[in-house]
Parts: sequence; C-alpha cells; structure tokens
Amino acid sequence: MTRPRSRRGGGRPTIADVARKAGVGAITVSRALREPGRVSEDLRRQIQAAVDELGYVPDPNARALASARAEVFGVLVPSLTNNVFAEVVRGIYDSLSDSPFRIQLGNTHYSGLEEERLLQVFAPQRPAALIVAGIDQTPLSRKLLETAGCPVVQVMETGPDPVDMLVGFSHFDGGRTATEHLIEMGYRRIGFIGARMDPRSQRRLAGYRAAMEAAGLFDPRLVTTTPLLSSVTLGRELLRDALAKMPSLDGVFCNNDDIALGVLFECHRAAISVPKTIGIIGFNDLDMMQAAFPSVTSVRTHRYEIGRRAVAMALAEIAGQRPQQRVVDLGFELIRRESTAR
Amino acid sequence: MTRPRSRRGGGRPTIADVARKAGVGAITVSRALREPGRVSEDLRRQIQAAVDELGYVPDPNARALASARAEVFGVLVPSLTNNVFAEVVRGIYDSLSDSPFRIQLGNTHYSGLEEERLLQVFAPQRPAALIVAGIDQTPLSRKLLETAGCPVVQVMETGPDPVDMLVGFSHFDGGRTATEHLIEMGYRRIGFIGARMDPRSQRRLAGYRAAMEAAGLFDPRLVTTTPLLSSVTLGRELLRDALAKMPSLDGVFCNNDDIALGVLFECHRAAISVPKTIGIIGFNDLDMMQAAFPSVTSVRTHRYEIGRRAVAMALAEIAGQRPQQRVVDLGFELIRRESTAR
DNA sequence: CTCATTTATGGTAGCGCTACCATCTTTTCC
DNA sequence: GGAAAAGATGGTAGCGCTACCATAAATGAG
Repeated sequence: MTRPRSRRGGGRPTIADVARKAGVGAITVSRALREPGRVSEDLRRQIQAAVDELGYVPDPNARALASARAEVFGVLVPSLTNNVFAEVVRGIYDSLSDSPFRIQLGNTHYSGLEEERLLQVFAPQRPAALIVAGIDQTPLSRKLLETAGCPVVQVMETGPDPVDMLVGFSHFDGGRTATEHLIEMGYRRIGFIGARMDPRSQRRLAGYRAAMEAAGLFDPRLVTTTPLLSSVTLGRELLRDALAKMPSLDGVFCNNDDIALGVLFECHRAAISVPKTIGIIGFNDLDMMQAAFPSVTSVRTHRYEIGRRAVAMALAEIAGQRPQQRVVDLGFELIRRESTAR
Repeated sequence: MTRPRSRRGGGRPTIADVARKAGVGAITVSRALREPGRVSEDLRRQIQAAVDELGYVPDPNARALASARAEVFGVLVPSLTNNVFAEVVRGIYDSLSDSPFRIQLGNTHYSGLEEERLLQVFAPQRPAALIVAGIDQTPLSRKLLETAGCPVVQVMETGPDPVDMLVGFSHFDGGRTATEHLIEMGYRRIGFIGARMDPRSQRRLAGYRAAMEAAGLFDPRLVTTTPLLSSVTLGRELLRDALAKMPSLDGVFCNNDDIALGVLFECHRAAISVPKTIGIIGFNDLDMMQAAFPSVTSVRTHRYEIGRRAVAMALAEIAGQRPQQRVVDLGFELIRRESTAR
C-alpha cells in the first residue's frame, strides 16, 4: 500500500541500488568505494560496473552523518579580494582538487568576532581539518580550534605557540630585512607606510622599527598608517601625508605592494625621482612589481606554497602520520630591483 | 548493558537533548527553530532557553539528509585570484553572511571539463542554489544545471537563453564602447591586446572588431592575443609584440586592467608618451586605474553588485517569489581618464 | 450545542550511509 | 590434519534530523 521507499529523495540511486545490482551487501559497496584493498578483486569489479551503470555518487551528507566526520576542509581568511590570501586559497584548492575533500571557505573581514562566529558555524559540520589565517585568535576561537577534534593549521605566520600546526614566515623579520635593505642602499629618512594594520602588518612595522632603532634612525613621525583598507589609491594619499609630515623623506617601506604601487604613481605625478630622491620597497612581491617602471623592490612571500603545505600537513595527519614537523617556516626572499638601486 | 546512545557523536547536544530539557517533542524543537510562527510563544521561549543553556547547534549534515536539501549555495568561478571574480565572490559571501546558507566554492580554471566535474560533485549535495560564471556551459554541464532542482543563476554576462536566471552585462557592447571611445578621441590604428581569451574576452574582441569595421579601421594585424594567463608582466610583453607587428599603433584596447597596466609600464619604459603617442583603455576599472599615472581610462563593471544580485534572485526564488525579473543587465560605465585624453 | 475546520503538538519512520559485530571462508602453523 | 589466525562479506542498528500522518485542543459555523 504505502510506498515507504524513496519517499523524498529525487530518485538518485543509493548504495542499496548498487548493492542489489551487484548482488552484494550494501556495506561491501561502501567498503569497495572507501577501502578497495579490503574487498576482493572480483567483487570490486562487479561493484564498479554497477556504480558506473547506475551513475551512483555517494551522498556526502549521509556519509558525514554516519561517520561523524565530513570530508570538508574549513578555511578561514580575513579577505577574499586581497591577492595575498587569494593565493593561499588557490594553493589550498589546487592541493585538494584530486582528493575527496570539499572546502568550506569563510571570510572573517579581519574581525576576531566574525572568526568566532564562523568557527561556530564550521565546528558542527565536524570538518576533516581547519586552516585559519594568523595566530591571533581570540580565546574562544582558540578553544573552538582546540576542541574541533581535527587537524588545525594556522597559516601565514610563525609563532611560539601553535594550536596544532603552523605554516608561515616571520613578518617581523620580513619588515626588518626590508628596512635594512633600504639602510644598506644609503637611504636614511625611511618612512613606513601602511593601511589596515592587522597583526601581521603590526609585526612588519615592529621589524621596521627594530631596524631603524638599531641604526639610530627611528623617528615616530616617519610612520604613517590608517585603519582604511589597503588600495593603490590609498598608497598615493598616504605618501602625500607622509611627505607633508616629513618632507625630507628619502625612502619608504610599504606594508604591501598595493601601497607601494600607489606610492610609485604618486612619485611619478609629483615628479619625484625613484630611486634617486626616494627609494621604494614593497611587501609580497606581486607580479606587477617586476613589471612596474621602475621595477619595485619587494619581499617575496610564498603564499601559494603556504596553502599547499598546510593541506599536505593536514592530509598527513588525517592519514595518521603523526611524527611530522609541526611548525614550518617558509621564509621570504628579498627581491632587489630598480626602485631601491641608488 | 550496551550503551547504544551516543555511540559515535562527540557528545555534542542533539535535538533530543533540547527536547527533553524543554519538556517537548523533538519535532517541536525542530519547528521552533525553522518556523517559529508555527509554535506557541510559550514553548518557543522554553525551547530557546534550553538551546542556549545546552549550546545546541543543529547538525547541518543531518538536516541535509533528512530534508533532502542542503543549506548550501554552490558557486563556480573560473579563477580565485582574478580580481574580477574575487569581487563577485565577495558580493556573494557578504550577501549570505547573515543567512543560514553556507557556500561551496569551486574553481573551474577556465575549463569546461573541470566545470562538469565540479557540478557532478556539487549536485549530490542537493544545494539550495547554484551560481555559475558565464553562459558557455558544455551540454553536460547545462543538463546538470537544469536537473539540479534548485535556482540557478548564471553571472557575468547576458545572453539569450539562460538556464534559469542571469545577472551580468554585455561584453560585446563593452568592447565596442571602449573601442568607439578611442576612435572618438582621434585614435586610428587601435590594437586589441588580450591574454587568456575566455568566452567573455572573445565577445569583447568581437565588440572591438565591430567598432573598428564600422569605422573602416579594422586590420587583423592589430589584434594580439595569447593563451597565457593574464598578468601585468604579460601586458608589457604583448605591447612589445604588438608594436613589432605594427609600429604605427596609436591606441590599445586592453582586454583587462592588468594588461592595461603592463602596457602603461611598457610605454613608460620605452618612453612612449601616453596619451599623446598611444592611447590606452582597460576593462573592469580596478582601483589602480584611477591611481595610475597617467590615470587610465577603463570600462567599469559592477562585479560586487553582480554577486549581490545573484544571491538576491536565488533567495527570492527559494522563498517562493517566482514572478521576478529573470534576466538582469547591470550594464557598464565608460570612465574617461588621462590615458585617452589626447 | 454539535459538527466541521483550523491550530498546536507529538509519534513514527525513514533520509543514505557507515560502525560494530557476527559469520563464513581461506590460509597458516605446529 | 586440526586448531588458530587472518581475510572476506554481511546484518543490524543507528548517526541527528525532518516529512508525514495522527492526535488533541481550540475555534468557527449553523
């Protein structure tokens, strides 16, 4: 009378359909798909044929419910448009494209509160791994990460106390290296220009300050920042501000390459010679720094590789390979170009 | 003896725990959370108290399995680093951040095959809606979209035959408008420079060609393209190629702003005066076009708004509001700047 | 005041899959 | 050659939730 079967499902084949067609039990189909080694050659072939014929695709929701573990990587980044994070995310996607894992991407908008909210959304899904940008989680976020019951990789930075694993580099050292390069090239009144001073920017600024103080060159009026989101246009404005405060400025460490490009354009417009009158160094080494005229010195960071490594580490841990390196410092590379070649 | 309860789950509270604590049936809790209007004020308060006290969060996997519909928007874009799509994606994320919907983002790498593969991964999840870039799906992709059983929004372009809904603008018209602007400003030997000629780029090229032919100016040697991925560096190289083929070039319609920036830098380096000797127009109007020196004319497109509209249309359809506008042309805007002001 | 209709709540039965345990077969070892 | 160990397969019982239907209570109609 009643038709209890297929009451709701849209008629897609289920594991039971495959089992019936292949003449085996449902659980054997499940195993053949997930642990082929545990099913005999014969049955495996039979099952594969049934799968192909029916066009069977496992329902990830049912899978997640039954196994209490979703095949999902949760990824939290502060921005989707910032090229730096986009590269990390691309590395993550590329590394996972051949795996059964999906990606759940969250945009925290540089907000700790938003990060907490997103973690509370992600955690109930029981993700296979979590990848988060930065090491400055709020206490609640940290607790959520610690109790998530899955591998956690913090990316973009190094730090003393990872939740679980860590892939990144030292922003402090990056800032110091950039500043030391300007000093070495003979610049003296070197400004720092930055927008949206997130924790990583703060550490680059600290590196700048350390280098300047070590050389006896630091002056707080050399530092120009704004809470606004970074952009090329903003770089132009900030250089104007910096010059207004300190007309004798002869070098600029830009917190990122967008700002650096804006600074370069403002120099063009004001007929300030680069690198003669002002030296410019950026951060991240986006493609355009090499193409710019004059080409712009920058600190190259390995964003794509950070994404790849984070995934590799998480996958290793999922596979049960525990005794690996838990903190990876990918470093950075000073790329010397025309904009600082005095 | 045996403890059948909580055999696997990590001890997180379930809807049954909330129901017990609130002294109601599980189904009433479910209703109170999803359709508060159908539960009496009293019970609703009681249930909310129990939810808060236990810290209950519904399991999205169980929900998806039971209701045969996941609260997920599937989003397919050709690139994660291209600023244009990043903006669309940002619009989508921002529009959905206050809704219960999650986002499943896929990167097709401009490949129709990869798009098919991703749709086959997405479809079994029974997403609440699908948003895909472009209108040039393969027959299989189109069939997958049509049979997905959820609202589908194609974005970035307009076209005659949407799968379901459409938000975008005419790339042909954009290309024609850009080219006509150059002609109007007195340029005659106007080149087209483009990388990675995806279908949208092809249509912009077609618009360029139409404008040039209408003015009796078209010459195939004016067109320079490459299958490589677009970048600023590539823009420089392509201008060199274009000038080698056609030294009398006096204007360039760049297929996008990255290329335009590279062309501008190459002009600087080769001491070619912009806009006097060569006029430059880009496409998309990224922030840096306004900041560049000279500032670069571009065709502004409304990427963020496209993302927002796509979500709004999908949500309206999910809410059952059918008789809406199914095709939305958001147009574009010519932004005249110094690089074409001869 | 009775009967039909609406509203509020609950019980039952799955959604499609996998963990756990049982069973049966094959291999290994003394 | 027989017992023990290892390997292959299947049955059962949920995972946590919601669709469906049933029931009880409140409301409206005649």
